[in-house]
Amino acid sequence: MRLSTKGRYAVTAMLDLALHNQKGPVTLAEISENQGISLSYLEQLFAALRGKQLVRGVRGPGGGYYLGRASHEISIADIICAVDEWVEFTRCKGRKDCRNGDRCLTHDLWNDLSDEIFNFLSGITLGELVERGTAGKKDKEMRPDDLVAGQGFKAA
Amino acid sequence: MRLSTKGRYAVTAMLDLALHNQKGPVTLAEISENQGISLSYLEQLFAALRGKQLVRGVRGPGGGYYLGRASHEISIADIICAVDEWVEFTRCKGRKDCRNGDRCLTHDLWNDLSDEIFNFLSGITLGELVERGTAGKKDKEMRPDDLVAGQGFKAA
DNA sequence: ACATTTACTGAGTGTTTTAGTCGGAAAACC
DNA sequence: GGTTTTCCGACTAAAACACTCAGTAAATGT
Repeated sequence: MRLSTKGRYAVTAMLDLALHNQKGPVTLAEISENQGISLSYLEQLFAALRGKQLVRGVRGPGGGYYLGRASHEISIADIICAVDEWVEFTRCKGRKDCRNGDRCLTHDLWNDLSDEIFNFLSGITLGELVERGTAGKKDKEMRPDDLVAGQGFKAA
Repeated sequence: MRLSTKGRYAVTAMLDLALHNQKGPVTLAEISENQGISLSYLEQLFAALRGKQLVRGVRGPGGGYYLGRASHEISIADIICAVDEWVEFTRCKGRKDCRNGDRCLTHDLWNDLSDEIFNFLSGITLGELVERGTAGKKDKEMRPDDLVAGQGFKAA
């Protein structure tokens, strides 16, 4: 797993999209304006996201982007993997041709941890994040006025 | 939170150190050999780790590095934060001076997620990883011969 | 038919990060 | 004094990052 600023941009943009896409497609220009990300960079990110079917673009006036599937079916790991492609870290993955056993043990430990991080992020979906934010905001140091009043969001 | 290859190198090196440090200090040359990381790069990483008191170096022949505290007191998040310094992502952190409420909501959602990832990695210690690897290796697709036979590790 | 809007594509660019080399200095040991 | 090791700083090639620019393709409105 790999969590860089590139992945953050992608997750943030997808969150923005998930918050707004129930009222039709969202343009990259809007996301760019809302999140302070350059339009061209968003285009690159969304090219990768579209490649993994996480978003669907419609062209022409009134166009923009939809989520590729329901927000509850899109995990954070999906998004990060789409833009940040997965590179294996250890060269002796699975193989026992390491020089000594200790080295392989270290790598096994790393791989276990790596899997655990991945599974953790796979278990969090865009939909959950959005609900948690628009609903009760869990047990955070939340003041009620932190919630955006006004248009009530409906689950897609 | 930020998880780059640099952080992986640091975690891997610390795992190696945790596996070997009960029999005296471990030299960077050994870790370099075991893990295939260049000595000079390790020196840079360990300079950062030493700055955060995660390791303690002793000079001269027979010297090397010790863990700065017990392996159960060192979390993965500690290691990653030491080498990869934490940069805040959103510029409107906490402040309400965002242009519109939606933007702030998106950033709140990101910050929540970021905290969650951080807390997750804070909950995993080097000691736990080492025990899990040398003991039963949990419920993985583990064959018994994956364990390194021989010298029995004792918890520090 | 035409202009506009939007998604798409690709080339290019300055900056930062990565992962490393190199050369040396400071401490501990023989 | 010589060796071993940590420590320290400058330097570097290559990659990643974040962005600009210039365009093409499809959908819409007049």
